Amino acid sequence: MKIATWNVNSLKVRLPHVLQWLGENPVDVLCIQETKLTDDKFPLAEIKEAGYDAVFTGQKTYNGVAILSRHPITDVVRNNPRFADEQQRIIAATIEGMRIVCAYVPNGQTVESDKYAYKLAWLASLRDWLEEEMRSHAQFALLGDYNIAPDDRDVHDPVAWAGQVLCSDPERAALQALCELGLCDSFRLFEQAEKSFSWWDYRQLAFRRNCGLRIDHILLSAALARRCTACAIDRVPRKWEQPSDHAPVVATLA
DNA sequence: ATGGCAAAATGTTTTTGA
Repeated sequence: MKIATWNVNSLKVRLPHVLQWLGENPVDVLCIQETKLTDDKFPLAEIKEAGYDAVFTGQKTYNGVAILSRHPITDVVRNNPRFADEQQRIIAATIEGMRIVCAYVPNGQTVESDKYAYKLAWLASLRDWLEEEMRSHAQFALLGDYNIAPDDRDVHDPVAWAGQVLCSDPERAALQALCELGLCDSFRLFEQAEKSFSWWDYRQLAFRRNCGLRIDHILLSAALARRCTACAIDRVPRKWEQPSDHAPVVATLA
């Protein structure tokens, strides 16, 4: 069983990338962020053709999330019921006995901005909701674009990024609060190469220079962590023509 | 000098992302 997450930065533009990647990496579940598509525009037929069902919730221009699965999808919940929000950033579903939550955490823009305050409030409410959800779902996974680099080793230039959005202490504390619910960062269950990142700026040849951040994560409950045998970032599609700025992250479960 | 690149709507320019 493989579960994955990928911020595609427009599913309209990136549908060929997603279909090619799934062809080469037939994961069981793929959580997608930043579809930037209203639900009437979601390419369900093409995805079904590739052997996947999908559930999704989107909006025009911004945000939008989806879960693709080779297995039946049940008990779909869109958004955090505790957090009234126009922005479509969360979709949850049960697949093969696992509760899967796909999240696109707000970016925050800068630590001074209202968007940063929104990000922290959004994360606090997510934590409260998941605390309740995890009581009834032992096999629990939170996958997505967290827009948080958990540690300095997840940052290409920790000095330049110190205190900045995506790396600030309050954001890292909010991520830690999620972990304290009993979730662990599947990537760090295993030995990994230094300077492993999941996002690289489009500018300044950042990918070629490996100037990136690790901000896309798969957090697993103890029951799923026990089943996890690998977690890896797939840099290959970041090298393709017209790529997303994010790379997929894949966790393997026994 | 706070730039660059990419996507999408607000569209030959602006807003946002990370």
